[in-house]
Amino acid sequence: MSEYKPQEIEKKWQKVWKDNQTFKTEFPSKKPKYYVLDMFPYPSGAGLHVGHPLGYIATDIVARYKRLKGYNVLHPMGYDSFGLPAEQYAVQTGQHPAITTENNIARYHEQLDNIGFSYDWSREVRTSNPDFYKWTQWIFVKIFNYWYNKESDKAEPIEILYQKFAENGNAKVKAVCDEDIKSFTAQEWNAYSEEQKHEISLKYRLAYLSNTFVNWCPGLGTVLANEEVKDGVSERGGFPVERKEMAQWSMRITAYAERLLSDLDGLDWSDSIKEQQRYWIGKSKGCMLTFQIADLSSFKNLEGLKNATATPPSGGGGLSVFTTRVDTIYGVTYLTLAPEHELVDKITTPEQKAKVDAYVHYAKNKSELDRQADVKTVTGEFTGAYAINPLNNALIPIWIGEYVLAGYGTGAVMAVPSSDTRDYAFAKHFNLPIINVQEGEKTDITKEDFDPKAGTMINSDFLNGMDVKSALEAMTKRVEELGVGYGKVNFKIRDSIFSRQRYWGEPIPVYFKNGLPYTLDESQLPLELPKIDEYKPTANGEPPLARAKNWVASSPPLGEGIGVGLNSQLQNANLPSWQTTDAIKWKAIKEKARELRKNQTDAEQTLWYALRGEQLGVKFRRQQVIDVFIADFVNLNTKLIIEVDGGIHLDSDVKKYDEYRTEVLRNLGYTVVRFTNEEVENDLDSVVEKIRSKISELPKLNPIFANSQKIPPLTPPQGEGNYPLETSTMPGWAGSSWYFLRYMDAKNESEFASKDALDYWQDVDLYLGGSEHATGHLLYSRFWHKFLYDLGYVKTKEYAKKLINQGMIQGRSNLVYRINGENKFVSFGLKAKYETTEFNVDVNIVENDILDIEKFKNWREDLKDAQFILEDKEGKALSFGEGLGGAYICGHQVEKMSKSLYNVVNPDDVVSKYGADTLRMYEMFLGPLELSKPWSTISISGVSRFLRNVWKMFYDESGKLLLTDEAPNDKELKVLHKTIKKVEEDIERFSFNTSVSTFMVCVNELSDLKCHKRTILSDFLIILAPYAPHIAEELWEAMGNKNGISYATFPKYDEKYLVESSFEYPISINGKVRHKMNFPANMDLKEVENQALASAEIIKWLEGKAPKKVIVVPNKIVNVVL
RNA sequence: GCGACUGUGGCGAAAUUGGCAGACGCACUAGACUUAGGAUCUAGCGGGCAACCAUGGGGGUUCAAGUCCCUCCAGUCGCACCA
Repeated sequence: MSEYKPQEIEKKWQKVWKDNQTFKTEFPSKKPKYYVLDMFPYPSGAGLHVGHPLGYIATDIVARYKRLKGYNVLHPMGYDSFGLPAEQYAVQTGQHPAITTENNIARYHEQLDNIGFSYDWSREVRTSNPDFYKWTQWIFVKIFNYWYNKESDKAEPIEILYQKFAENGNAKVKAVCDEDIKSFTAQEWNAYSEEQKHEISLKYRLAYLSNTFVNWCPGLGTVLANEEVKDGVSERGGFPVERKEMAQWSMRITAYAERLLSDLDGLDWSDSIKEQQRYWIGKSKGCMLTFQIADLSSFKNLEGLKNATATPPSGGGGLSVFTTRVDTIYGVTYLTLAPEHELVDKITTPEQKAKVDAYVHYAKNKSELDRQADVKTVTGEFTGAYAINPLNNALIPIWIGEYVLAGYGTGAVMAVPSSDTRDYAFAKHFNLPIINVQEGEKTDITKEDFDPKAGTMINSDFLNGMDVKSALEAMTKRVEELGVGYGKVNFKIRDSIFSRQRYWGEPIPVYFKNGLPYTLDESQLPLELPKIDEYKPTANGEPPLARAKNWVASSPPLGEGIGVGLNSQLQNANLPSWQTTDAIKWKAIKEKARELRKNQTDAEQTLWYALRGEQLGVKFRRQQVIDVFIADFVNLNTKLIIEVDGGIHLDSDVKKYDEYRTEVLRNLGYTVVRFTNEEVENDLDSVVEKIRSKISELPKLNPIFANSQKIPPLTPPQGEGNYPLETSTMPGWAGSSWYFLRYMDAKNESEFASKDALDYWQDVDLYLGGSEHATGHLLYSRFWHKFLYDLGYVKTKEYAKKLINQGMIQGRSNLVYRINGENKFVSFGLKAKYETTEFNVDVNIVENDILDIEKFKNWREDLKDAQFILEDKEGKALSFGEGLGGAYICGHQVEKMSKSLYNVVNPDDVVSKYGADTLRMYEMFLGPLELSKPWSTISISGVSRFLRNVWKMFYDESGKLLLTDEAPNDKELKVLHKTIKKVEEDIERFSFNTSVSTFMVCVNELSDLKCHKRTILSDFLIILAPYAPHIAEELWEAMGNKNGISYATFPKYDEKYLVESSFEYPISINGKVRHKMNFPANMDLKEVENQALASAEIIKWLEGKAPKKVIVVPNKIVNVVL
């Protein structure tokens, strides 16, 4: 081939890779693993622009590089395919969001394929596929059935909580739970009905339903999470958001606040993201204080209250306040409550009631937007009530003010106007007293340099003279001794709202019985999205799912039953009936089965290896729960159960139990075959033969049961009514909170991922995506991962070791200037002479800032008859058509790449013009990955030229291969090895732009050396392959290699080729380079100094004086100080 | 207001540990080859005639600063009454 034709070779190699499954990940594998992941894309209707693939190219380079380095690489891609845009489209047009989503994905996929990514597409996942969201729902069920034990500091099964309640009541239980918990004893608990117990447990579960103030967005018809609201409007769509109280599902992420915070330290993530998360979690150490409300009946004259003291009433009650500055307690001159605070009504005096009511009304009706926009104006009202300072019994007035947030701390603050700027502003505004409690530099709150933690304490009794830190410690100790407060850590992070009143999301697998929520059984998952006729909320405001017919749980699983435990089953010949069982206990059985699966006997292990992987033509599961029993091995489509018994089964009671169990299972339609351990271990062949013949005898059921996750409900639903299902769906972040685990074992039908896969892949080595997910996806996914860690499913506390946030590629817009009042456009250089209005013009009809006037005229109807004032090279005006030298020069500016600004560049266009390899290298060449930078199509020619130069090292103009078998010389080896070294270092530190430069330098140098030597070029191609895989494959094949370059080994650079025998020292005088001298690299430093000083040039600079000092840095520089 | 990041030619940038500032590429200029040039090749290309001056401004540490410290300015992003 004489010419480099990227379009031809790229299609060719993309097909080869696909046909040969070149990038299919090995599993199992003996190689070390490397997991490189891109953030989950939402397939939007607009398709990709050149900014999107930036990160994908970077990760693809790393993936290809790591493969060449001998790693087993997991490099998957999939789609976060639930989401609002497809649903908004559905609401407007009635088209099912699945169709929209499917179309968008097809387009995305095609665009991605064009760029030659090395994804293992066999692992593609989509969050909206039932076989994916089955597991999202499964995790939800787990979260619902766990609580957070603060003592063990992890999530534990709700059964353990039940047990604790049954033993000791709830007083001693240290759980993360709702605030409004009533205490009960073990006796009381045990007397509660199952339903009452369940109701109480809801306050402890990690997923719970509660009435909370939420961000309600009428425009979208749904609630939004805090991070989905920006500046009082929805992040998507920009609709106004209001506060509304609704019953909502929430996730107790607050239970994980401390761990989410402290584990950040070990992560190799950008400081910016870690800081944002720290801030969002918002840990503050402080003190919880109780202020008693003063009984004012003994005071006749309210004026006398100033500087008065009172004895606090005994007993409980009072007002709780959280403060981080308990050391300033002697400076408290008033308390402020949030207008929503529950005590406001109770303490407000009759005289103040009207004013307070008016203020509360005002504050409540203020929208989020107004409240956020106006934080400067001080507002508030006096309640008429007084509290008592617990340290000195001083009476202090209680105010309400909107600057106090109901949701943070206790919704009340102790105001210290001398140490807190907000309190100061409030005190100044309402003329409240101020007591200074700190003195020294920077303690004056009215000054610019005020530092709240500066100085030493004054007016503070025993704290006087201490610095802030010691005062804090001392006072915390004192309030604890006095029993008026205690040290407490507070977090800003709130539990996250988990329900969305939308259609296009995972249904929450919950049904309601007597108004209480229960999760569906795992065997009933996935709970698939129902078909509905319209995607809007119903007329009475219910979510779209309320439109679905029969949206009920058809088999409310496992109602009230008799207590059964595995041990009691073995010990007690009085055996359970199979039709009912206890839901909670049933869960325990599943847990038990899981445990057994991990601790197989030798015989079980031996038989499992013989049965697994459909070796007998059908699929076996092991330790499978069938009703209340655990079957050793079961094939579901022949309903064949195989039991392997050890010695224990010879015991007569156990035998009796076995017989009973066989009977029950037979009633359920199962056939049970038994073998002893000895039979399996000594004569496996005949055991297998017996199983084989049994299978052939048995009728096969619907194959769907054999292969799919859709195991029919194991407990018959007879006799129970239909229970309504939850109508809200999960938020967008549900699926993306765990998808990275699914890639490890994407096709698994019996688990979200197998233990083997999870153990091998562990975590993501490199995660790449935008920083906009800092407090959303990146926090929630860490939370879910930690939950799964607590349950023992994953081994790592964090799922992404290294995170890089790629910068945005900005658009480079072109502008044209229309003379006001005319349909005439003036070129950029001449526009100053006219009054003009600028317009964005489509960058695709502009090249190198020169407008294609014919295309412009056809661009829009109103431009058909447009006229132009052009400029020539000297900036002289020319009319269109007059002469040839004139052109319309457009202005330009860098802004967001967006359709509305006509500056979108589609990667498909770039690929069809220059090729995918050029696009890949150019995107990397633009600059450091993390930085934002503008796209410039014109500059791409440099990279395109570079690839043609690569081609020219292999072929001459007539298409003849230039390769020679000559041995390389030192110069060529040096060029090659320094390139290998640099490229390797660059990839390891994710500096892709510099390695593109390095390749260019390498090709320039090899071309100068006229090098066409096979050994050199062969290694060069391998190191180039991660960046420009198509051309590398093509030339690799041209060299006569049979195996693809993807299977090659990355060359090892050898230091010996890089050693220089001499070094050209810059000789500087006072730090400025004046001369250069070549010396042997190993020359004695003193000798270097002497020779440098003896050189004519330097003698000239010395002007006869002796230098003050001479610094010689070996093989770096010589500096002569005069 | 708080926090993080960034600031180097006309443009994208490089300089990894303090050691020759501007590698590599674009654009531009001149020339060659051409019917032609949006192809290719050759050369030049921070400013200044020069001494010199230049890494957002100012100051400091150092033999030596784009790099370290202080301070100010600008831009981008995030958060924003968090007690």
